[in-house]
Amino acid sequence: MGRGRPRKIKPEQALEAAVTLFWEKGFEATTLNDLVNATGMAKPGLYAAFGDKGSLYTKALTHYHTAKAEPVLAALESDTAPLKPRIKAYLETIAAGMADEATPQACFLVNSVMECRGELSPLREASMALNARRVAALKTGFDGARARNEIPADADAAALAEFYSAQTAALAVMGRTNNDRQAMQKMIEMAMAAWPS
Amino acid sequence: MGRGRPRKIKPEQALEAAVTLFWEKGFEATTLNDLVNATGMAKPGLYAAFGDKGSLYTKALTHYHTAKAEPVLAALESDTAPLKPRIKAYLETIAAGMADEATPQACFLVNSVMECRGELSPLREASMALNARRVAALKTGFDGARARNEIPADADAAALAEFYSAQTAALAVMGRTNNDRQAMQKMIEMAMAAWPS
DNA sequence: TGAATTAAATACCGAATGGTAATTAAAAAG
DNA sequence: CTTTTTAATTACCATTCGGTATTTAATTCA
Repeated sequence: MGRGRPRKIKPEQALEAAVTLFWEKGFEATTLNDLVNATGMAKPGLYAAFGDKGSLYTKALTHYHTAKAEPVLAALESDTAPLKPRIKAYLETIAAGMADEATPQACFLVNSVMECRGELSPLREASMALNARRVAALKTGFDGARARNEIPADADAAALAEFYSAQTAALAVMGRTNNDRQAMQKMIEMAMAAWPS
Repeated sequence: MGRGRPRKIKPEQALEAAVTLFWEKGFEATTLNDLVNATGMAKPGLYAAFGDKGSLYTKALTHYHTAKAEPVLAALESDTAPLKPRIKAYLETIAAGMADEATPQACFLVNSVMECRGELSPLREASMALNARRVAALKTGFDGARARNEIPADADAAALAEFYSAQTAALAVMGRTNNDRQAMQKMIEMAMAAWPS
């Protein structure tokens, strides 16, 4: 066991609280006091554990990604079951989370991409990298589907990946307007109609 | 002519500067000092002319909408030329603006929708209303297309409107990541592949 | 030439922000 | 016990925020 006074709050627990908060309110609108209240750690403790606000944000975003998004993306890459229903299920899962009142609105990553404007910040770089990761995972998935003859040999895997990645962004924006699960479902079915035959 | 000291800056000119600034940086990240520098009006002048920051934002957003978006939406509703190429051109125009370095990134309305979270604010209401207006215009367009037998009689005009409206949002998010005109073009062609036959 | 009217310019305000220094409390090691 | 190590707590700081009160400049009307 450690030497000094024991931590009241486990860092990972605090980080998860920070995820929820940043996800909900974004970077700028979340104040350090908000973080203190949500995590249970005092300000100096937050700094000792995670660095400044920007650093905490990127850590929160990365934590969210590795915990929630990455497993799904990895499955998209490795699974060899037919891709079309899996993509549809992927979009439906996102829509369901969007409509769920318990979890914060929209997608943390899309929120992040939309908020991190202007000059290149570490914040922005992290968002871009994670978004690129999603597109890459989808592309691998479509490459596999083509190898299994699920889509025509001349189908553009990169374009398909961009398109279906973009649909998640579109769902995130819908989640902030209507947040109508039925409308999202119809939208998903429209998106699936673009599947190459 | 008026009675007192003449204005140095025409209010509409100041409002357009505010549009650019809010579009670029968003609501929270734009400070009053930024607005003072961009508009040329001093702080008290801004207050006299537009009210507080939130009120100025909604005025800027509305101005943007009536000046830039509304004419296009009105054309979508009234024009009777085949809808499919017009929708495609609509998306391509948005993509072109996105990739254009001169204009701010993404779509002001989508930025606005994504930033205005949490409780119902006048800001949020305005964003929602304008977004609803876009969906409504698209729906009218699809209703017309169905009446002209451009799409099957059983096509769901509301779903189509939601879908193609969502594509503009997707493009806006893409504009913040890749901002690659070619990728956007491929994405648009994918979206057009969902057109009902 | 004044009085009246309107706007610009300056200076200022309280509150809140991100970030720290100094102090106190709780545990392990000697 | 005492020392050492680590973290919680408190109080604090400079800056910046949105928003105003006050003063000064420019114009029209009488």
